[in-house]
Amino acid sequence: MENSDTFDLQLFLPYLLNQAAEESSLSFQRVYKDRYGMLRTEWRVLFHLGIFGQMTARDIGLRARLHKTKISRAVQKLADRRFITRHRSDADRRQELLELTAAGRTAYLNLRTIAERYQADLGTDFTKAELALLQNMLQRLAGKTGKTGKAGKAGNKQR
Amino acid sequence: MENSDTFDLQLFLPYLLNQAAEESSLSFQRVYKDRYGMLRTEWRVLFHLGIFGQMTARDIGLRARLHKTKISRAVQKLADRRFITRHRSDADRRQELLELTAAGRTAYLNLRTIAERYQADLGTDFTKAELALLQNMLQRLAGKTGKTGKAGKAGNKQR
DNA sequence: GAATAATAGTTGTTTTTGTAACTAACAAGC
DNA sequence: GCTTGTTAGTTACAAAAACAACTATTATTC
Repeated sequence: MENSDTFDLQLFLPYLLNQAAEESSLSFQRVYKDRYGMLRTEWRVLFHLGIFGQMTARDIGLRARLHKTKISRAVQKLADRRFITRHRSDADRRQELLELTAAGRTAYLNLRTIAERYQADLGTDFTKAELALLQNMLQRLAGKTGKTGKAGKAGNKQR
Repeated sequence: MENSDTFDLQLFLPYLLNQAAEESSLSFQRVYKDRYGMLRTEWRVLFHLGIFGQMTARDIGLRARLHKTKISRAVQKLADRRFITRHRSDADRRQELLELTAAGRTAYLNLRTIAERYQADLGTDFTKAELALLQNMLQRLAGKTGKTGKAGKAGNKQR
């Protein structure tokens, strides 16, 4: 014997979450990647601007928990493709105000429709209550520093 | 007006899952990275060998859904660090039989203990029933090709 | 049993990420 | 108002991931 190990990797959350995340990201990834040549950070930036309107890179970083270099690069690419415009802020000339162009908005709306369809399709596999609980638990897991709810030490130390 | 967008990114599963996965991976990553200098693929390979005993790279790839090049490199590093041994199979001399060394087993047991502690700590935030449901849903989400439950087309096309 | 295809695993090259160091602008303290 | 410290964002370099092409071996087919 000596090798009847009973640890169930499939239930270990850091592992299981990654598997689920990768799998669920796949179909959506094919769209933003194949159709728009976007990277993950890029669609995220696009969505933030689509949802919240004008933002700075910093704002996006705080909301999406993305490192500023990732955002900087995503912003460059999105600007190259004329999906966003960048204007230096008058109030603080270090900052840049980012905004979707018409083309960017179109891409966003297009992707958003697909995202909504994805979410709706989940209704086939899960009940509304299940889904709500899942989302709630995931948000708790994702929520920085867990139970305290605080945003954890500020700074701009993201991943 | 014209910009009252109501799409809730925080509830979009491919996004939310990634956030939760990243966050939950963090504390465990610090251990295998800082203490053992391992990469994600490396601890996964280590765990598979710890749990299932002797396996080939191919077996691991199928179980963990990892691309063979990733495994190949993880195996090299683990062998360099004397955590695993590799023996060419007599039955099929293309294959290599991988196994933990004593040192590898020690590292595995050590990490497993930490993983178990992590899981146990989740009991603080979630009830047993909640956790079971979460795991069940995540497995359904992770399960290839969703609702059919089938393993989806074999091949060795992983990520 | 030779030719063709398929598989296990490796290696090389290109993308993408992570990290640290940098520039420019602002803020505070004195 | 000048020195010191912060912050927004970029750039350069190192580490890791993705992808394609390769070698060696086994399986298939005629």
